[in-house]
Amino acid sequence: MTTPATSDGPAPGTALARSQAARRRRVLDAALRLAERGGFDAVQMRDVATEANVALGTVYRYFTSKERLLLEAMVEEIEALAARLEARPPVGVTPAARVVEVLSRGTASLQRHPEVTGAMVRAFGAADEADVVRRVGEIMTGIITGVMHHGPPTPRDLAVARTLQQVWLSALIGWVGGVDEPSRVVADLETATELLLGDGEEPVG
Amino acid sequence: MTTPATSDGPAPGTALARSQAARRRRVLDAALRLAERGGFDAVQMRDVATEANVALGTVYRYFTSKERLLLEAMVEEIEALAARLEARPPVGVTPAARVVEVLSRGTASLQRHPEVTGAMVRAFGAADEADVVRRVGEIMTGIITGVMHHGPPTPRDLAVARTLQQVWLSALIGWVGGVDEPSRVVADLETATELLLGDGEEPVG
DNA sequence: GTCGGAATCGGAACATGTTTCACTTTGGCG
DNA sequence: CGCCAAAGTGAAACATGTTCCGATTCCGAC
Repeated sequence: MTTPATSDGPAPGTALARSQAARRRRVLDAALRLAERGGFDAVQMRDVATEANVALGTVYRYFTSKERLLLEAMVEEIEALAARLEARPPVGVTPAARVVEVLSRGTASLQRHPEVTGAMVRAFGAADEADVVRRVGEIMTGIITGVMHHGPPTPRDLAVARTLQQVWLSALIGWVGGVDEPSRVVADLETATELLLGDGEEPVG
Repeated sequence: MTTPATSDGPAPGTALARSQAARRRRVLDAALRLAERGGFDAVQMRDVATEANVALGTVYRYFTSKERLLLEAMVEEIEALAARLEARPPVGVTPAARVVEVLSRGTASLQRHPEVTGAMVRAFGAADEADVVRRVGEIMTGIITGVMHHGPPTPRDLAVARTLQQVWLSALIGWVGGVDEPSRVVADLETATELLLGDGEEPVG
């Protein structure tokens, strides 16, 4: 155990830290580039290493498995997504409208790079990556709670948000697995939001 | 393309059909046996073949991939589950109570063999197995709609059931992935059911 | 500037899912 | 009964994730 795998790296700002951060970035970028066309299967660790100008062993020093690599990429992507959503908040007047808006925009963003999202979602089943998986879920949940009210979320808000996040994940799995149409993801989220936060519009049918 | 992979096999009842059904069963049983202790990783195709007294190529003739093998096993397990639930229906007086009961019993059943369930759930991310994955989802949804009312389910029932099924899947993934405690699965399902079918009991907190 | 240890490299080795192939067995059928 | 196409066998070959290891390079402390 030296630096990348565990936490406390070298003093931040040093040359070492910088070159390592750069390496890590190159690896992540290479993975994303490969995922972009070809999805999960196209992200082959040897290719990632080559594209990142790094030895295969180095890839594994930074990311303990292919799945972790993809999941960490997902954390980044979804954090960026959360930031964009925060920068340009939804405009709906009811919580339900805002939630739907934020989920739709998030989903649209993910669906813009289907192969990449597919690769990431496929990594979700991984064993031994609980921490990253948890982080992804938390960010997703945070995206939702963030737009429900002004103040801090109530317990009920948290429950609703968690439920929606679970629907989101399952719907994404259904989509990338080819079980459902892409549009089904947003449709499911609208339905669920309606059921959970019923905004007084017409009922389901 | 001969028999096992595609549908229309040999005339049912013939010796061929019987020996093939037996082989298929042996393979499934071998997979379950291996999954029982060791989960996904312990289900190694060579071992499955050996334990089933079958050549490796034969395993692949019946199941196009390891994931499909596990997913088909899951279909069986969950069909059996649905049958048991139907044989001894839930006794709750409200739809919400019955739904919670059925989901709890189903989850308990799955959690009784954690490694097996883990192996199956991990197979969910598979690509190119959309049909089996869809079937699993449908059965899960059917389990839920089956206990909501007497008559056929309304569109709203279907929407609620789908949502709950999605929560169920995500919660199972969280559990087998080590993200959440086992008890969290039922807890999430109770919360979601409460939110979706609010049975008039005290609210979430 | 030199030294020591950590990080990286290159590449082989290993593990396991999947495919292939030549050969043998089997079961339906004329 | 005897034929033959389909099914099954055994084993090797392949593809790719993961691990290992000796040689090399790099960084930071002195």
